[in-house]
Amino acid sequence: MDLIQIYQCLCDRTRLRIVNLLTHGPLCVCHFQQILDIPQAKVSQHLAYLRKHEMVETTRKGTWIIYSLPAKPTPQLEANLKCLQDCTTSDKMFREDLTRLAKIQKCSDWKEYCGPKSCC
Amino acid sequence: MDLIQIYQCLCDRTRLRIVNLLTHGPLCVCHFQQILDIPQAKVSQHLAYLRKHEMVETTRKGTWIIYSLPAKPTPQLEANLKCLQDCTTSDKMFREDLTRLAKIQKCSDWKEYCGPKSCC
DNA sequence: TCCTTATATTTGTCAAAGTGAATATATCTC
DNA sequence: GAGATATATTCACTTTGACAAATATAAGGA
Repeated sequence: MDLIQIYQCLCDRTRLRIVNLLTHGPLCVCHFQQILDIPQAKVSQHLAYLRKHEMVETTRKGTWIIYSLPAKPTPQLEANLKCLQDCTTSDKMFREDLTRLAKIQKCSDWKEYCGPKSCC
Repeated sequence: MDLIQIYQCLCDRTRLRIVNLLTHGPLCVCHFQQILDIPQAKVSQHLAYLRKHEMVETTRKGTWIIYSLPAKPTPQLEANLKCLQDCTTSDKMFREDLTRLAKIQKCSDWKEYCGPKSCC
């Protein structure tokens, strides 16, 4: 994953919000839907883009698919993710996303990632 | 200039090379042409894109137009430019661009930015 | 004023990307 | 096996962006 690919992944509003959320830990698709409040297909398409460009990794857990940032990021990616975290703290939209994330994480079955009929 | 605009400016190879060069100081159009070895129109178009997105500023000096990074960058831009500099040092293409830049800067009338019939 | 040089803009074309709607796939539960 | 749920993919459409070729503008010098 080279530098240009990193910037390409981050140059869309929806993807930037997704990656910002992921810097705080893995998430499944339903969480993105909830937090970003956008159609399922759109979330899925952008996640596909990120996957194709090696910005995210996935694991399956039953019906749910968990997305996370690369376990072994390149130095360039690591540097940019750190920079991103610094930059988003001063932005209202990103802060609000993280607030919504925190609210969901308080949910009792959070560790299960949306168990059946869960709070999600 | 918000975060997304920054990434949009950096997500094209040519623009990334231009910005990388500019982190080492102002340059005029003819230098980009020389160093990047691409058509004049292409350079000009990408510079126009960067100008439109407030990534660069210009001053005129006779026939030459000098491009530079914003004198008063936002914290987000500043952070990303620093990150960019870190990331490009490990990349062959960017290093070669800087080598070519250094060669041009050794030119006797460098301080004049391409005087008439100059080495450029 | 005419010519030259440096730079910018316009135009047409093509590929990539963003999006909503619809459909497909995969897993779980009954 | 038949729903139900979570997620992915396809399709059609529109927008944006990259590029080359041609043309335009602006400043300097003869």
